[in-house]
Amino acid sequence: MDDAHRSGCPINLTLEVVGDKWSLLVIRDIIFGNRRHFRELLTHSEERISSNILADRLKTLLDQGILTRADDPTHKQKAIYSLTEKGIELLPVLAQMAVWGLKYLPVSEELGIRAQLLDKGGPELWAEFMDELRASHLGQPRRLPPHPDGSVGERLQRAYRAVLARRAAR
Amino acid sequence: MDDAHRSGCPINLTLEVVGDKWSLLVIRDIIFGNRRHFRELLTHSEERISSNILADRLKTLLDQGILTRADDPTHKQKAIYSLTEKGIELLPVLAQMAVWGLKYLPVSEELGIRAQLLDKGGPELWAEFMDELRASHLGQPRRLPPHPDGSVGERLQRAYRAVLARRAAR
DNA sequence: TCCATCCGATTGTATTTTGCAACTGGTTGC
DNA sequence: GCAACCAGTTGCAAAATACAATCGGATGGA
Repeated sequence: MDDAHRSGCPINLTLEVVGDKWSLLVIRDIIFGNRRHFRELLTHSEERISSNILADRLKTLLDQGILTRADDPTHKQKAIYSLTEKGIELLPVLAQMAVWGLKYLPVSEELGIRAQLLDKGGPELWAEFMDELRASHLGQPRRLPPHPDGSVGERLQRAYRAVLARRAAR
Repeated sequence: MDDAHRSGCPINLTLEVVGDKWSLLVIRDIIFGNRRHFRELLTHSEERISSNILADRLKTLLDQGILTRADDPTHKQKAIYSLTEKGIELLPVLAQMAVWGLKYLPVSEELGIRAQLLDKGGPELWAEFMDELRASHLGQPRRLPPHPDGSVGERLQRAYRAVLARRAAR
């Protein structure tokens, strides 16, 4: 995987690593959905990833140093997947894709709300979110002060649920 | 193409449009390499795209409203491909991918220099570049004042050639 | 006028990647 | 003891990609 690159262009190299239809969705679910186990990624996937594809993508993301895998002490068969710093720093890429998709593609109301917040919050909000991810995935102490309204992850989740509730009420 | 989406998530929808190994490279060459014709995209491609793939990608990018195609008045067989606003706004996505690739992947010196400048310049530089692209692809008047050192496109190109010259001198 | 070269593709075929469903060996909690 | 859960694996079909050759027409120079 590390040899025989098509070119040394940073965009090309990035596409060689995450330029398929699934890798970034897996990372999205880990970041925004807080999925840490194989089953969670498999069954809570909006897009219904199949298990062989998921297994393959997790393997290459591990090989690439974007994720790490650890045993779950509560269950001998469970594995916990965590983001590395390299994985956490894919958040701006995902955020830009979300902003672009929100503007130009037929995004559903409930799934668009997060993109709206990411757009409105901009790079500062992304940095705050990455700070949280470093705490939850790498065990690093928080560098930024906690926000009075809760973590970015919580705020995004809350906004998502609020849209769902509003929709159900109609 | 517009129906049967896997989900209404903006990231997923974006990946459905440009989440393959070639589409963003074509857009990269149009933006950063100023390629406007089929042959230019085909033969100046670092990654040696094959002609059927290029033809297919150009077709879907046209269908998606990311590019437009016009006849070249200087040659009856030539076609000029131009970015739409939708296409121009993919620049931040490409820039973030370039920044990430530069930091974490084995980028070559000559091709990394542009990513360095995009990283250093940040969103303001990207906005300046997008302003230039709106002028050259959409015929819009420039909103931002011209930079004394030349356009962003020129500065990136100049930096690239400077690295090549420095390398050749060694 | 002839002819090499260029133009945006298309065609055919081989290889690789993806998608789907069923299944595996083992663990856990009731 | 047994159903549900765990992280995957296997086999096969379908689709995407890669590669090389080729197409009909346009152009520019001799």
